[in-house]
Amino acid sequence: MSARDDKILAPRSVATVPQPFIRSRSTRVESLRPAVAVLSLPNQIHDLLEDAIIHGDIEPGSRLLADDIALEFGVSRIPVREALSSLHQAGWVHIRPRYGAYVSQRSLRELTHLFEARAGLEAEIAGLAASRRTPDDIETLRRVVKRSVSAADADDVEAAFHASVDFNVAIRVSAQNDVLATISLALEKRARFYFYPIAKTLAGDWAQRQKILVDIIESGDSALASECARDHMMGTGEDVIRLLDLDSDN
Amino acid sequence: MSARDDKILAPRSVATVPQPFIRSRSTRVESLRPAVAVLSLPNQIHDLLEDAIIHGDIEPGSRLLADDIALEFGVSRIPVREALSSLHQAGWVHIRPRYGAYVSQRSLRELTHLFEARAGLEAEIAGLAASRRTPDDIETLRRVVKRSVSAADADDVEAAFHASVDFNVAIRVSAQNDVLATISLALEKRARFYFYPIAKTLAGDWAQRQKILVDIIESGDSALASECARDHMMGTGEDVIRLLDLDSDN
DNA sequence: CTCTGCGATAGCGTATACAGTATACGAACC
DNA sequence: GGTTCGTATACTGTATACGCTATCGCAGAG
Repeated sequence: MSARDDKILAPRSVATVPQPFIRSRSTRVESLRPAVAVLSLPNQIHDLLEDAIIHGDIEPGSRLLADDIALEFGVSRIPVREALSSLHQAGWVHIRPRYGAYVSQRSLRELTHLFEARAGLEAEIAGLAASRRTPDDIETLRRVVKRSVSAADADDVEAAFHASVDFNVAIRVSAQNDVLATISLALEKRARFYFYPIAKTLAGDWAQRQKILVDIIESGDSALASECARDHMMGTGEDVIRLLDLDSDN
Repeated sequence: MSARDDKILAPRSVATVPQPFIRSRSTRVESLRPAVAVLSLPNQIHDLLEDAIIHGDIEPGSRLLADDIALEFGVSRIPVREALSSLHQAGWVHIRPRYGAYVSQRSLRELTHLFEARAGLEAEIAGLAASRRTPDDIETLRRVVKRSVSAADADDVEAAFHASVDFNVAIRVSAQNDVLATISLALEKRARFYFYPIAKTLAGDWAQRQKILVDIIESGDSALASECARDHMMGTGEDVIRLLDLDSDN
């Protein structure tokens, strides 16, 4: 495990306890975070590590030493432990008791399970959205789709990705179901871990699919919205599987 | 909040389960602990508290003082903190930073969201189960259904409940999807929190519904299995809503 | 009687300290 | 040379300690 020598995260120290916000370098998706006080030390560490894993700054399979991370952030091991524990619950790391935490590997198995689960969830969410959408919701959705379209036209992969994330958020809002929203968000984050290495090659006709789905949601046809969302998710999953080319044994 | 004075856990819980297992100071004899992971101190505390909440030994809305719990179990606050943190992530407690943890209340809102989410998940799981079931799976399912039937015949609510839990486990196994299984289990546990107060009045024709679903799964008709599972879940949700009669404002 | 401000206090959040165990590495043996 | 055993090391898991903050009670003003 020679990976231990390098710095795990970009040098960014927390000087003292009274939280000087440990700000993630990428303002990617986290922009729509509900403000301040939620950012406890363990939460900040969790988010930073999660982000670092998604973007490959931390290699899958590498060991996460609590001491090193604590040193890195200038805190003690206690908040780091809590962060590792919550990362474990979200599936980001695997913990071997009394030995340590490892970053979870990508696997064809998990990828398949992930997208099957998302297919079910997003279908449900889309169905609910279709039956509960308000004019405001539709307006928001259309605005996001417009962003998607122009991002696609400009071949701006990053912008397309952001728009897609925001699109999912908007649909969750329309569906008005907190439980589904929470789970869906968690799985979407995990899915990004799989998207990231192939982000540039994905692109696809997302904007088009999104537009169709919004039309259906506006029409109020729950069943059709479900089917459309499911197809979209399954299709995306198959794309990712094809592009990633993971070993089938793990 | 006068609940603070009493013991947090009912004597029954403390006396029976925890003490033999929870031993912080290691007592030399390490003979049989291969899978320590499941038995870690925070995990044990989590499970005990979760159980106590489900069964109403801890009142919803009551404050959980880390010190008291630590004292109760004879451990320090560190593992208790971790348990509270994971309980928070699973929705069992609400945490006010720098103040403390409260047991989450039942609410019509969450109940609705919960069963909508479960409807989507169980539909997906049933669909997968129908397309992946092995002869072994069917046999297991039929065995559980048989238990359900005899429990219903004997008017044994508790046994019927156990059988229902095992039935869900068996379907998850058939579906062969770890992500769905994990989420489904978590939501089922949370649902038990709503079931418990009305367990005796529920009963219903579960055994019959289970039998039908197994038949469909055996036939391999994914779509029908999904629909059946969804209907079953939505129906159950409506039963619970009707019987619990929660205030609609929270 | 109600409202506002201040001091006391309880309980959280984190740092530090220590005990115990899983692994690694080297020596002895087959 | 390969395998087994014993010791050293490194890291985890938990206890203890301490500062800090949110709340509560009380005093005084309106």
